Amino acid sequence: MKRVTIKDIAREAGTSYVTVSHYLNKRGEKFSEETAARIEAAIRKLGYIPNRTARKLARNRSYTLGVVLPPAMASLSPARLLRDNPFYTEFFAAVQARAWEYETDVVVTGDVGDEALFTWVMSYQLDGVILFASEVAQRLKENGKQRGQHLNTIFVGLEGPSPFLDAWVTIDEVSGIVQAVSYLVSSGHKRIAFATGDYHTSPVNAARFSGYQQALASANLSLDERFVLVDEVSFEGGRRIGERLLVLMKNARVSAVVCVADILAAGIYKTLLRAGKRIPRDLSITGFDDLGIASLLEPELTTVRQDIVRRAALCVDCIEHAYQGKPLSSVCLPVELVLRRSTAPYRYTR
Amino acid sequence: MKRVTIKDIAREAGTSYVTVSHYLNKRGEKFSEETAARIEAAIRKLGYIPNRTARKLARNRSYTLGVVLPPAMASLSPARLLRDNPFYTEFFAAVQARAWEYETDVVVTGDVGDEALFTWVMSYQLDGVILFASEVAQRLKENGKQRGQHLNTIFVGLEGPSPFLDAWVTIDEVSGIVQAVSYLVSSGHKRIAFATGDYHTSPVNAARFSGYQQALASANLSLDERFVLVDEVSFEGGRRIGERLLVLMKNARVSAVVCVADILAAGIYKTLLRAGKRIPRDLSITGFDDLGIASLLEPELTTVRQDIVRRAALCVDCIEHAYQGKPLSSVCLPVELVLRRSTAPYRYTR
DNA sequence: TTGTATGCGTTATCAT
DNA sequence: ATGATAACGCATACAA
Repeated sequence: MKRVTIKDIAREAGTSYVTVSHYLNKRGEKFSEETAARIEAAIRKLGYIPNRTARKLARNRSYTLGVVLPPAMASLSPARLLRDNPFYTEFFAAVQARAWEYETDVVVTGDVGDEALFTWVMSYQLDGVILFASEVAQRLKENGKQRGQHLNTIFVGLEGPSPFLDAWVTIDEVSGIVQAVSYLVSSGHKRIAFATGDYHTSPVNAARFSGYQQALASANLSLDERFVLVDEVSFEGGRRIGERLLVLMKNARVSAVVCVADILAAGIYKTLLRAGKRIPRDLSITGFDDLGIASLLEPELTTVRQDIVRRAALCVDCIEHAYQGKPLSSVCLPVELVLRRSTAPYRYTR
Repeated sequence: MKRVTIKDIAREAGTSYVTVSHYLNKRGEKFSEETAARIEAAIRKLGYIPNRTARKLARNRSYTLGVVLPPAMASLSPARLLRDNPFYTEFFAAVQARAWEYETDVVVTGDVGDEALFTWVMSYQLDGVILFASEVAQRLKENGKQRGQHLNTIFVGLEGPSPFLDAWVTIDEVSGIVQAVSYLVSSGHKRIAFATGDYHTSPVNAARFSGYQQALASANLSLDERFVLVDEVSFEGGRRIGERLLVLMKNARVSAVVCVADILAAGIYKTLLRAGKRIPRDLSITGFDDLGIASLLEPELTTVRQDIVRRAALCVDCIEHAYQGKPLSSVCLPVELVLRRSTAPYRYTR
């Protein structure tokens, strides 16, 4: 009931509470053995624990960073996105882990609208915001500028350089898909489908689609628009794409599919396996992200691995650096194709 | 850069800043049209947004609740648990969602040791703590009592009534397993294995194990200790149990397995399918929780469904109720066996 | 209906 | 080396 504050410590130690504060923050260069000992004793005796809220207020720093999940097509709540797409789960968990090291809290939100988002950021006085959609970043930033609130926050998104991103931690999206497609091509596949989310609204998908096109081009394969399968990036979306693949496999002899997300591949697995198809015998499949589910699937999914933990950590680091006056260094992380058992050489007879 | 505070609003509206505060909190019963309008105008003009940190401090309430993940065997960090066991992910997401409605923040931690845990709780002045392990709850509570800090927090765990839990939101663990086992028995299975985590340290596992025993007993089946497969509750643990099952299927003609967690079932799937076995032809499998992965698996997993979203929401409600002076009502939620395709009638010839 | 004074727990400035 | 005073932004008795 009774909270123990620095004033209690001061009383117990017979000093001013300011001295206690100084001591706790190792401010005044030196303290007499005397007082240091007595303060220490008092702290232990009374069991003093600093109050984070008070500290935040006094330090004028929130020690809190925010994660803004992208505007999901189907689900409004961040909770659902977190549940439905493991990528965000893993990313969020990794952010949490890193933030913990800086004694920084993490709050999340989803697509709540520009106004609400701005309010959200300001009400927490966030040290930084991590977001996945550059348009959201842009509007947030502008919103701040308009109100004279130069958000001293660091935006980290999936985009490359742009005026409304203070820093970014991206991955080589294009290369990832190119690696996947090229690998399939080198395995003899010629009719390779592409499973993706909408690439008009999502620059990430656009980049990956571009990778698909580039890889085909450099292999002298022409792009067949029927092979570009667009749906929501979710398990259900994957299932639906699977249905369309079934048709393409039969009618157009498609022998492989490159997915922009593991969860999409999972949905495709479901449809195909239920239809009695075999992977990779009937269709080679590649994913993207290398989430936990990639290994869970049977056969394990060949996928483009990105280091989510590292990526999340770097995002948090950026925000921390900004507060330490260090320059922010944006990076583009490499990705790597992880060969597993969902892909096989093309066999004409099937 | 320049924060807008109620004082700015007051200056702009030509009132005392206290009046603004009153107005914002709808305290003073009525305000003159005059001032109300001017305050409103000022707020809109300056774009005032309340500072949560200051509010927390002044209100003497943290508007923050904590989730304490259980001491995981393998992983120290909460991040890993969140990643490795989807149950916690889904639960956490649901807690987040509900807390959002109360404008309450959520912080997480894992097994950091009693001392650190207590410090963690106090430093945030948590409104309530949700934990999964009753021993942890007990030690936390005692720790508080010793220091005269009667933690005015609500502990919600997986346990039933106990002196160190202010409230609990449990599920009918025993019934869940009984339903699963009974269903298998009624399908003709007689040699049913049980895949679980350690049931000496985890009361939840103990309860489920008890359900297994009860169901066998009421079916006049004797318990074969070889059929009780214990390992870490994770995908990897499941894989290892799968290896042992392979042997039991061959040597002891085990025809079904009941798992205490979906993730365990996932691991078993992996081992069996890679060994060329078919589910449910060669082995019927049931899970527990009905996580997203249950539907992802092929064939979809028959499992004991618990309403994680509701459960999480009730936990948050408990904490909120405590602060509203309402009595805390603990509940035991029902569970339900969801029949899918991972189970089939026992066939002697196989 | 509105305002004064005080407090929440901590940090920061500037003396001493 | 230590301390008095103010500040962080807001809320709440109590007065007026």
